Amino acid sequence: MTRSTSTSVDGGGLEDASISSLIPTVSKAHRNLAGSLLAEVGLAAGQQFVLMLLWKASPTSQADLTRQLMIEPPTAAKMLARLEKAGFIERRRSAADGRVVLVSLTESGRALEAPVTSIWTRLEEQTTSDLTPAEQAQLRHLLSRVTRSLTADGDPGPPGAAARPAAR
Amino acid sequence: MTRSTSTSVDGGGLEDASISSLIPTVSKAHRNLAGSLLAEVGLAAGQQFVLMLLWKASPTSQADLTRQLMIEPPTAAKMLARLEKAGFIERRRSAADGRVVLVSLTESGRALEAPVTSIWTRLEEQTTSDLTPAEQAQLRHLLSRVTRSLTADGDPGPPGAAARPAAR
DNA sequence: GAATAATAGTTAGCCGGCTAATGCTAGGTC
DNA sequence: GACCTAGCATTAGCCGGCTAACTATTATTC
Repeated sequence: MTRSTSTSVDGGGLEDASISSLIPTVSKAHRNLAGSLLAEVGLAAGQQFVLMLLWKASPTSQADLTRQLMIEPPTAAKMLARLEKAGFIERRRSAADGRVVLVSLTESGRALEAPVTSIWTRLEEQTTSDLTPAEQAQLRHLLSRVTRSLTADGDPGPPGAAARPAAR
Repeated sequence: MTRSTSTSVDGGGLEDASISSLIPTVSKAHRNLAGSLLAEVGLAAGQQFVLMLLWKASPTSQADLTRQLMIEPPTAAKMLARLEKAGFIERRRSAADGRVVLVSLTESGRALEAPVTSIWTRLEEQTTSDLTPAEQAQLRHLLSRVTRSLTADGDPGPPGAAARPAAR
């Protein structure tokens, strides 16, 4: 019964895998657990983030949500369409600005706040169950720095290259 | 130009976000960078893992690949179908066992080893560019432990519960 | 005021991930 | 040999993520 079916592609251990292999692995595991917990209340794996933002500010424009979620507009549009179809949110065009769509919670959506908050706490607990508070802080710090390195698109400025305008 | 549009749902900082929020964030950033680098050779974001396994053992059964990649059979089937269509791999039924499909590299697939290895190295370098070697080892260790906590499905054994046989 | 630019959303289509349901092959058991 | 079980792979369909291309509205600029 070969234990631990090896990590993606590196050796078998897990410890000796590259960080580039560990990140997708831990992310998938985390997403799977989140998904199975959220299924209890009828949500799919990423939908809690939308609701969490709406619990803090109910009528929010779709563009604002898109920015805060750090996703692309089409991704947000599809997610919101599903959440609307599921009855957790409502969408209506703004009267003040005909371009913006305002997203607000329905009663069902509001009712999820307590259970989802509980699930989110449980998830965080299981995620960090093997870490001391100091290690958790360390991990947070390391992940933050890695995120910054990954989003600092490209080389940090080789003298001679005419500062590319950050794509797009 | 509002810097750092906030992390998913927690505060604005990044440092003070929950680990459950940081994991998806860092994973998305990592995947996006990987995808843009791999696009250079005509690969999509997860396909390098398949090829990496095949470079180590070219005719490999689909079931083996599925297990090593730690994904579900349908996911593997679709990925392999695309890789086959793209001309990087070939699939044929095993003569010895009519159930198994053997996956092998084509010349195009084999030709990707050098460039993808280079890309993979660059990706890892940018991922860890802000970390000392000690911090990298620390991060690897922490991520490994978190992965184990996340995959150790459910409670770690409340005395009295008759050790559930790992679900499914 | 008309032309242009910037913003906001949508649609189509692709990729990776999953579950549920189906089919097919190989191994056991009686 | 017939039956049942286990293992391998596929199809259909959903979810989150993306790019490219498009529409519609508001804001600028001349």
